[in-house]
Amino acid sequence: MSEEIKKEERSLNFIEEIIESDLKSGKYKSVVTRFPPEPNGYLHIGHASAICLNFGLTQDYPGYTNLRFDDTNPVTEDVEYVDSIREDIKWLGFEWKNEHYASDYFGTLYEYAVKLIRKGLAYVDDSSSEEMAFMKGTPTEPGKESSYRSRGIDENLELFEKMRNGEFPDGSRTLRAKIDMKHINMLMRDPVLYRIKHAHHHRTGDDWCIYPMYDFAHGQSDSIENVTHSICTMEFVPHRELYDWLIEKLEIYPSHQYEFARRNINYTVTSKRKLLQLVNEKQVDGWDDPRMPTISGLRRRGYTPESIRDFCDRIGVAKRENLVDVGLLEFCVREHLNKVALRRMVVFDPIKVVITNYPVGKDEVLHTENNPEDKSTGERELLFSNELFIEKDDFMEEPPKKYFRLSPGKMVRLKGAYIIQCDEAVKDETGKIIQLNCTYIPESKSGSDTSGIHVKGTLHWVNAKTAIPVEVREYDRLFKVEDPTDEEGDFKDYLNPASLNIVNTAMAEPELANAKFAERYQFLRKGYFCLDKHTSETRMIFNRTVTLKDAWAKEQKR
RNA sequence: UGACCCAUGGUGUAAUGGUAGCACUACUGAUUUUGGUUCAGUCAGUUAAGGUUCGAAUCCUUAUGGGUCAACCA
Repeated sequence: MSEEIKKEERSLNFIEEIIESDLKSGKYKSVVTRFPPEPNGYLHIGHASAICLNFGLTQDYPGYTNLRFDDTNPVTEDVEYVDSIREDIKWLGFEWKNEHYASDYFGTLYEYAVKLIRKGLAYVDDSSSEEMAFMKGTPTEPGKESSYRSRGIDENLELFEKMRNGEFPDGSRTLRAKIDMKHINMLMRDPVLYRIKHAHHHRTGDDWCIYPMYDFAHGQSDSIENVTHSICTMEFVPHRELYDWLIEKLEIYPSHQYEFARRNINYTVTSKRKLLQLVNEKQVDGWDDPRMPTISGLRRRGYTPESIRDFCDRIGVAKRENLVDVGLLEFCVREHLNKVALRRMVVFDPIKVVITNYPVGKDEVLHTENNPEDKSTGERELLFSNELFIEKDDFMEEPPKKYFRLSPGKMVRLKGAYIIQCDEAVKDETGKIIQLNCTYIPESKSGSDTSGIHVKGTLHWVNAKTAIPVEVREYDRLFKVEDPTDEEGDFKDYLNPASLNIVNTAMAEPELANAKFAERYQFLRKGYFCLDKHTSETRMIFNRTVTLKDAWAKEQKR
């Protein structure tokens, strides 16, 4: 019975179905996938989907996954990106079997190109890129053949070798596949295979001055690595025909390409070009700015690998256009952090509370749980005395209906401590409330309450004497609109000017002085937080990962 | 005025010719020393029109809508 239920719960995505069918039919005994980033930017949440898919497949089925850097364009690529990509994948919790680089195959790829020339299936074209573009036709009009298309094999061989030897300047010639200039698929209209770029490559240095195009590197690398299922996004669907054609003509291992729809998330952008722009134009504090949808940004923000993997699982894999609600990502991280975050109290915007019936100078040690969801995390000490801070927002002189917090004559519990009653709001000469005079109920001590008093509100607080100042950074969505790329004008016009709010007035309970970078915290009633990398000896900075769900804020909006 | 891909609640995703389900969101209520958590419940969907069939979200046709393709980027 339980097995039956399990079977029902586990529904396969279309790629898993293909794999199960291939395994069942005996087409493959095991599967080989690869994650093929180009090292020209940092990985983002969209890549996380592809990573979880490719690596997840070989966790569920026999086989393995390679990491392969698609580094065929030296002018945009850099080792900085290689390093960050490796780090991000590891952090997400995945291990690759082999680490490869398309650039490792440059020699083989060159041989493949020669083979194609010998078969009369590739030629050197002296046309300029403008001429080529002009002769390529349009989606509705056929292209025209280049006059260089009929060059003899020997001449092509010789010219290609000269290209390789650096005898021609950038852009002067290309190697093209000889397919069909009238093909309905534009990619089959004699696609460029090699171009001349006298550029320094991050791995091969100055060994090469010709570099293969994506279409002449990706599928071939898949083939060299015996990748069985080469998974990419939908925009590569038209490339599949060329992918298959090249493998067939080269007579190499037949990898197969399968496409799924990239995952889009609202209120952000996931395009390396746009993210790079935000970084270069200093709209954000680098690739790992906590507002960025990059893996490193999410990490700095306090997201956990578990929550990101869970998110990827939940949104699934399909072929249709989509715009996933970022609220789901937030749900996933709240769910995980609720289980693991240590509870602490931090008052962001303090107002002083004086307990008038509590002895001046007396200190009392109280105990409260570190995490009610995980008793194994034990308890910590709180120091109670007559002067405390609470949140300004937690007091209202004239409260609206359903306000459970403090107001004149009303009682609330201070978390882990006593019930207090507000007797007087002390104001300065301008009428601003500067202090609350309260009395506490001695019998209401947390854990041994015999007062019989029931209060609806419980507030977080800190001891005025021992609290430590900390900086808190609150983040909101980076963009004001759901899909910035779908709006008129520049996407940057839709940046949310309030995406970062720095709180300089926060006072934290002293326990937080021991905060660790690896630890996650829930500031009671405020949200989940973690230490930011800019924290120094003299200043602790906390990033807000996500707020807590806030039923009261919702109530107020009505 | 081409080719290709796609179309299920607000969002994401299942149902593989046989009871349209799950999750998020929203909304009720219960519990609660976090207006958190937890628990119970409610609202809400097959783009349209034909056809095949005992039976269609599923197969066929057409329409509609969305996406992709004219980089010496990947």
